[in-house]
Amino acid sequence: MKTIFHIDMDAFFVSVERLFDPTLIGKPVVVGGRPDQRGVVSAASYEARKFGVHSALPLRTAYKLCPHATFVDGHPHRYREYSHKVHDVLQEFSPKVEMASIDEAYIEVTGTERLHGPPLKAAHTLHERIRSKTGLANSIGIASSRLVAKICSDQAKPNGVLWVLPGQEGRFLAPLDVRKIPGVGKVTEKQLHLLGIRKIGDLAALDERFLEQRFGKWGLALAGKALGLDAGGWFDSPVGAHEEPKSISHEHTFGTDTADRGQLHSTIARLSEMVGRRLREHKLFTRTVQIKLRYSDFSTFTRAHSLDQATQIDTVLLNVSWKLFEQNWTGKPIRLIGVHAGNLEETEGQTNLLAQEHTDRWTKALTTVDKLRDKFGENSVSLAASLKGRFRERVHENPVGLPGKSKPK
DNA sequence: TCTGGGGTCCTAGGACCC
DNA sequence: TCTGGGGTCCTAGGACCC
Repeated sequence: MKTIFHIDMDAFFVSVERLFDPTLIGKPVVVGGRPDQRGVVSAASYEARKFGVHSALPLRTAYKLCPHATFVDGHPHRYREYSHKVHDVLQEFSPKVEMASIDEAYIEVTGTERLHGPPLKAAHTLHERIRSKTGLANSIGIASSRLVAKICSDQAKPNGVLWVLPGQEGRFLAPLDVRKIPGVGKVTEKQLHLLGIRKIGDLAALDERFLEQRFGKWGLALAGKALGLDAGGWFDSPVGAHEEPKSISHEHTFGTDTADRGQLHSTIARLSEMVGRRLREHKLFTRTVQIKLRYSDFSTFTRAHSLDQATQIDTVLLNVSWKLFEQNWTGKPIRLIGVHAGNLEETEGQTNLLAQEHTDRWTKALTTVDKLRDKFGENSVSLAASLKGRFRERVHENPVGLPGKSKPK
């Protein structure tokens, strides 16, 4: 029998902002941007939640619900920094740690009783240690599976610790809404409601063959989850098995929709650079480049192209992205544009000598650029965008291939 | 309600191969 | 020419999570 903790930070972004600006304490706070901006709420303080404000709500709507809230811009670097601090505390507590997102983690503490005492005592120690070392409130769920631990920490909020004893999983889950199961969203919830299933207990009472017939593979996993099991996919994997990312992407929503080619091109160039940089950071190469377009009416399209040769070079990403864009853009104003790298590999694969030489030259230059950006800031160097003037010829002579013969500056 | 940005996983059709 | 059955890769879209 395993013992797993799920640690979830309470109103994480808001709590971090309050460390930097204590005047925000005790007030309704909305993190995400100015209320007149395009965007959604990233996090809302408990005081703001009382007015119906919650994450993913459009900022304008949040403002209507709670005009007296303080609206602040998010600071991703601060959140990453504090996420690392939390990680360090957890690491010290147990070697089997896995950050599930920026503000939540699983740790396995099976067999640490001699060190930390029984589960509930251990969790309280950890709970207090996180608070004292980071200044942040958190909640901890304790259970025999990741699934129940996660649902448990949610029930423990705010600032609580809750333990579901082994064997009591079904009883704990039964009265909860099906929506509490991670993976059951709006759509699945509605489908389940149509079948008269509202509580997890209703789900547990069903024949799993019925669910499989109705929902396929997902139905089978659902049947297991209703019983508190880590059924299917990611939940099933051991805590702490580090995994490389499967895709890297960046996207941008314009303040105002645009049909300006120059603006669209420089945005795609910037996004390509950001994706390329992250690929190099992870020492990964992409074989499939995808763009995403969203028009004013919110209709959204993706178009992908797979390369013969995996890459991590900004200009290759840009060439492919821009070509996909030109082939698919209707000419109507664009709301959002994105660049996505999938099919990630650890090597670039087979190359011929000549191509290899070009690639090496670019990689070397870009590594230097990455270092400059580390030192002088993200906007200090822009390689792809600076090629804008020469870009048209480049596309014709070398549609989706490697960089041209000229040396990068 | 006027809807961000970064991800994961699943489905489904068509190409292509044996 | 009426026409099988897998397996795998590619592409597009969608549900869902934080």
